Amino acid sequence: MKNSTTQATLNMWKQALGELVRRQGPDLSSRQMAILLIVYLEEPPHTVRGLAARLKISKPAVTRALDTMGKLDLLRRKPDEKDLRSVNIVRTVKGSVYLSEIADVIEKAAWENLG
Amino acid sequence: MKNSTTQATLNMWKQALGELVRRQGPDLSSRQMAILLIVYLEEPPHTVRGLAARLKISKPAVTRALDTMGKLDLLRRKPDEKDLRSVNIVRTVKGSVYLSEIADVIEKAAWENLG
DNA sequence: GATAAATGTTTCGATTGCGAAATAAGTTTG
DNA sequence: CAAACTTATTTCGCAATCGAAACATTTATC
Repeated sequence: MKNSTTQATLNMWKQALGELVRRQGPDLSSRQMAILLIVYLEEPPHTVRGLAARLKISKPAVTRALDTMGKLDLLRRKPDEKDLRSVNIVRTVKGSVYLSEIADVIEKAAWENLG
Repeated sequence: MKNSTTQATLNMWKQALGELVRRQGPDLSSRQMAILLIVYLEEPPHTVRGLAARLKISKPAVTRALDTMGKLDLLRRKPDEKDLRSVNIVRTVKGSVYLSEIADVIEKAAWENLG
């Protein structure tokens, strides 16, 4: 088929994704998850406009993702005090815990497949 | 924050997911992607019932995912000749190509983060 | 200080997805 | 062969999401 690295890579992804689906935790889309990861792994500040540009998606799409993940308390909107038009997206405890769990799942899959 | 392996793992996931979102290819959900990967990486035959059990999701959810990915020609239904109640899910050329591309993206992200 | 630009949200109409229950079609059991 | 079971799909009502355009608010420009 393909080379063995490719095979192992896809197996890793399959295993991690499969486990995440089976867990039936909050069912985030790829977009939502990508936003969440950027907010938690990259330097603040994070704005709607910035995230939209970063992922090449529309601003309303970001707004909706923030609504959904905000309800789940995975992140939070914090009005920017310098520029009242702008909103900063910040982390929450619950979001940190959630990402730690995700990391465990992926890490295990990576370990088993990529050695 | 957390240990550096966890950090690297999440960075890898972030990078891969970010790239997949930016590509604006077919926007598959986690469920759909998980199904696709199982079909391509595990031994046939694959049935609706089997996939549902494997991922702990409902059969209608699998049917819908197959509808969507079938329209995209990422996989195909093939009636089982031994048991006419059953349907086998089989691979397509387009699906193989698509997964190869996905693998490239993930592989690159893994290489850059997990060394 | 009026006008233009920037930021984020809301509205619009449409599509897609969900679980649960009902259904259609085929097979097994007694 | 009839009843029970199995497999997959369809239906139902509902919730989430989409892009595009319109909107409200705030800031920058002239």
